[in-house]
Amino acid sequence: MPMPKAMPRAMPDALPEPACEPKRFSADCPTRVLLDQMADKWSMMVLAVLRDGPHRFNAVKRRLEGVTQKALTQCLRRLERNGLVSRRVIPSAPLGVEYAITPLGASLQVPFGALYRWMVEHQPEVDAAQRRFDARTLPD
Amino acid sequence: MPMPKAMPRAMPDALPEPACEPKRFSADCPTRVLLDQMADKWSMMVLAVLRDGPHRFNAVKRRLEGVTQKALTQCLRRLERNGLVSRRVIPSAPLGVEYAITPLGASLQVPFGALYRWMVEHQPEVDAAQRRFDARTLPD
DNA sequence: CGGAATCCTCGAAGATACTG
DNA sequence: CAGTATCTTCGAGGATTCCG
Repeated sequence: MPMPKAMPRAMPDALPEPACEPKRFSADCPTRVLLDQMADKWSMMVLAVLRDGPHRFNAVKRRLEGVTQKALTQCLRRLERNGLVSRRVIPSAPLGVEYAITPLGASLQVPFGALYRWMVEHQPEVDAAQRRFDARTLPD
Repeated sequence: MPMPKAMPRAMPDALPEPACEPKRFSADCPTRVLLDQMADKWSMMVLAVLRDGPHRFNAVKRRLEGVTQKALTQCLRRLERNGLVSRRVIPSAPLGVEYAITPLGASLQVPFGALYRWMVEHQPEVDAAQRRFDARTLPD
C-alpha cells in the first residue's frame, strides 16, 4: 500500500493575516493535509463516533450508513497516519481491532466545533444562495 | 453547465453533542456542502485573496501559483453558488469581471481562523505521526 | 472478524482550441 | 479579458472475492 505517493511538503504560505502585497499562494500548502482529511466523506463522522469511546471496526461501520468496507478502511488508515486515531489489535478468538480517538484527534474537535456551528447557523443562507444561483442559471 | 446534479439534501444529522445511542450517520449531511467547498484545492486561497478587496479574474489567477483557468472558473462558480463570493460584470472596453467576498464569506473566516490556527499549531505532531506511521509500514 | 487483492467504471483534472 | 467547448487521460470508488 504505497499511500504516501505525492504528499506535498512545501511552501509554508497560507493565509495568516491580511496580506496586502501581491503574495502568491501555492496548492501544496502543508495545511492541505488536514483540509484533505476533513474533505473525506467519512472522516468527521468517524471522529464523532469514536468520541463515544473506542469501537471495533464493524461497530464503526454499523453506525455509518452506506459506507463500504474499503472506504472505511482507507479513512481509518488516513486518520491513523495523521495521528488522529489509534489502532489496537486484540488477539482474541476470532480476531479483533479496536479504534480510539487520540488526544490530538480530540483537540481537533474544538476548532471543528466552531466550524460546525457556523455551518449549522448559516446553512439557510447558503441554501438560499444556491437556490437563487440555480434559478438564474438553469431555467434559461 | 448542469452543476447541481446530485446535490444531497437530507438527514440533518451530523455531530452536535456526544451522542451515546447507536445513532447512525449518513454521508449526505447538509454540512457536506461546506466541507466539500473547503476541500477544494483553491477555495480557501481565493477567499484569502479576496480579503484584500475585489479582484478581476486574472488578478486572482496571478496570485494563485499553478492554477488553471478551468479550475479557477469552477472554483469561483462554486463559491458564488454558495453565496461566499459575488460576481460583477464591468461593461468596459475589453470586458471585465470583478469578484468580491460577500458578508457571508467574510463571516466564514472567523471559524476558519480557529481551524487554521489548529493546523499550524499541531502540524508538527501530525507530521511526526505520519513519519512514525510510514516508518512502521513501508520499510518492512 | 478485519481486512487485502482484483477488476471495472465513471467522472474529474489537464491540455488545447475557439469565442463574445 | 474571461470564459466555453471538446478530447483524453488517469485514478478514486464500488462490487466482488479471497485470506489470517
